[in-house]
Amino acid sequence: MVRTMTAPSRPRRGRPRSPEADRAILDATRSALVELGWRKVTMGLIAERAGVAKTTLYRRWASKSELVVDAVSVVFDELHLPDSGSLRTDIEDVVLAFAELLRRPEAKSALMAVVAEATTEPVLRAKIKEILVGRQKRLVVLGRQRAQARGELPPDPGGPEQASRAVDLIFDVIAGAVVHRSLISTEPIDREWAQRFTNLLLGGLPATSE
Amino acid sequence: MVRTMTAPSRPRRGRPRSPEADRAILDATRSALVELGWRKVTMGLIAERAGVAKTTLYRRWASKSELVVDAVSVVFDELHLPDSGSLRTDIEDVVLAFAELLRRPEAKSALMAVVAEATTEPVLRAKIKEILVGRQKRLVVLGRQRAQARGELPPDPGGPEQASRAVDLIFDVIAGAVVHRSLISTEPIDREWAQRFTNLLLGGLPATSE
DNA sequence: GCATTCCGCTACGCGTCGTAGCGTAACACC
DNA sequence: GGTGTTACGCTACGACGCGTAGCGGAATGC
Repeated sequence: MVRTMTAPSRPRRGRPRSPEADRAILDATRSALVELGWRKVTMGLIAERAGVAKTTLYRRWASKSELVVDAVSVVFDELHLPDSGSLRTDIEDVVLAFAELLRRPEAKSALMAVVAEATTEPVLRAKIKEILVGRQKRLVVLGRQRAQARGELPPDPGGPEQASRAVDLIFDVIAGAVVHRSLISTEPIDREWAQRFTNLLLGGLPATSE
Repeated sequence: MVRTMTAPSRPRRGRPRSPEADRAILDATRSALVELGWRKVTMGLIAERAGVAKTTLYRRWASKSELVVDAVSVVFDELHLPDSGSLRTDIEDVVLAFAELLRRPEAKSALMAVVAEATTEPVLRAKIKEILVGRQKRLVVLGRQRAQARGELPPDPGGPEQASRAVDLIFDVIAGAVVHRSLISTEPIDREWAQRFTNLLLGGLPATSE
């Protein structure tokens, strides 16, 4: 659990936490992940590179996993939805951008390792759901709204409940396909694949043969 | 690497490997994974439960990851494609069966942990690609053939090259969506979700609003 | 018999996580 | 400026896991 960020009101008395240490630790974590991957990154090494004591890490994060989630989350926030004017190219572009992000070792190995630990740790699960899932759904919401405004998609017939489930479904399909191809099938994602995927998503299975 | 199974010709001389030990080790690995998850399962514990020495494990598998891949692979082989007579229900059923499989802790945490390690270990990557990806694609191939025979899908226009890429795409979309929703979004997969997913897959994005 | 390979056992080196306890530094409050 | 409180760096440590080495003995093929 991140103590710094989950505590809304910082204690008033005593020496305050060093913001430089926060940044230095997160930066060191990211750069170490890029070079070494999840397994070979140790808390001791992060502390050394950040120029702080290892105990300072454990004063802020309860475990290596939770530190890594926070360090990786800012990488995922780099994802943006380009307003290309067409739903088709919007999807293609975001798929390519997401694939590009997953090529970076810091995102790749860290994401999988953290997800793995989350299968048995509820605290981590909640954190992932908030940071990696909830925060990225905005892309789907935004893309849908634009497409509906342009008349490319019909407006939502049901209430917001129905719309929310549609967003969830689309998110899992797009993110799932990209993650699965990148990290499990380990095949490259280029523009040609993105186009074929978008064809499938827009036209459905029977329309993909041409 | 699995030495037993990758060696096609066993050495003729000397004491042969005990098949009982093989089975006992794999069984112990699976049951330990169910109870404890990836992190808390140790090679020492597996050896103890299997009634063999820890060194015997290392004579067969080079690392914990590779042992776990083999132990989990048989679980994935349980997946079958029910011949329901309709592409729609074929997809729904296989989605539900796959989701059910991913509910089991042995598959869930072990799969993710192994994938995580595979991001930095080429040997593991090849193994996963063979066992978890290549072997399961048969379901897509079979389902497509049946649907084409029934006229639900058009026949392949391009050569086998094109058909193979179509299978890869569909596999990543289906498996990706199920894995993503199960393990990253951590939302339940019930028949209603499977139906909405199948709608999307068959009809495409514009057709999902009704 | 003999060579070969496997097995169980004990012990060990190595690295990592995460914690304890100390003296000291940086703040808030009066 | 003094005082209490909290963070920090440092050192050391316990616990535990992986993976290996080396032994005597057991099971096979020749």
